[in-house]
Amino acid sequence: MRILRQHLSENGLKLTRQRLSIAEQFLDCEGHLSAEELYHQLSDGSQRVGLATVYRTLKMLVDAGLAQVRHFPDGTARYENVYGEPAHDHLICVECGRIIEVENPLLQELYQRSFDLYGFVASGHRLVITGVCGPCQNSR
Amino acid sequence: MRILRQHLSENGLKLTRQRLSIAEQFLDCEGHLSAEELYHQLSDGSQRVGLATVYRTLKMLVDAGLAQVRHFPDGTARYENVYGEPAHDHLICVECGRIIEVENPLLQELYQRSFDLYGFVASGHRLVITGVCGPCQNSR
DNA sequence: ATCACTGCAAAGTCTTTGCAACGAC
DNA sequence: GTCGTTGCAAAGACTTTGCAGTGAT
Repeated sequence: MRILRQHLSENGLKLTRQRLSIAEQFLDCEGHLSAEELYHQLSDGSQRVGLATVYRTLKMLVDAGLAQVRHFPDGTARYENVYGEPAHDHLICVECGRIIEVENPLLQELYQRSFDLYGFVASGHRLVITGVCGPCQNSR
Repeated sequence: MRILRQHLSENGLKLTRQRLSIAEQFLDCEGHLSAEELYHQLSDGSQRVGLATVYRTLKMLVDAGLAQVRHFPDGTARYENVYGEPAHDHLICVECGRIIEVENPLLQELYQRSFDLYGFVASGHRLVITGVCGPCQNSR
């Protein structure tokens, strides 16, 4: 929230009712929200916002460094709250669609080390592992 | 090619001129092709095919295990020739858009080991690292 | 009062689908 | 001859944009 206000004032942007609603709802949620999902969550309340505004605000949250986009295999962009969250990877079960988040600091470190070879300086990564999750293994 | 024929006959599918053109062109190419790009490459030749057919055939190549889809940050699906290719990861430069492929068997192994903990059996993975590539570092 | 923001609807992408003609087996 | 395939154009999903009115500073 602090970061958001700072980003706004630094860029001559305004803190509107809509941006506040969207940011609050978004930052409250763990996990991966699509613009559409966020839009529906907000339409329940009295503070309705347009879908276009949700898209615009999410993009702004990315600029502010509070969110990250990720394009999932279903073709939709999903946004993830990134503030204070440790880096993590995703396991996606091809049977049930479940998304599991994994933290593995060791991997993070290896990434950077191996990519140094290419003179490449990493600023972020997205790792998606597809496979079959435990529960689905068992129910086979 | 062999695999393709086998996949076709196993599933009662037919080997058409179009499928042949698309598969040849696709398997010849290294890297990441979008349906649109493949379509344009093919439209140069005498063997024109419809864009819809390119989409349908690429999907079929995925089923046959010859291709992999990947959704890139630009929102398009890109297909990658996967036959006999070692597993590899991608570095994407946020400045110039360049895509660098990296092989790192050590990482591959670590993946599986760490995800075993979750009872998760991986069948594939997509790792995308974003950052700034060597040339772009230098030109700063 | 200014200038950014919003909502809506229209436009834009990328991809899929319906359908009649076509072609591989 | 059968039944999968093709090409086209229309439809669909997701996202962006134009614009006139609205609102934060």
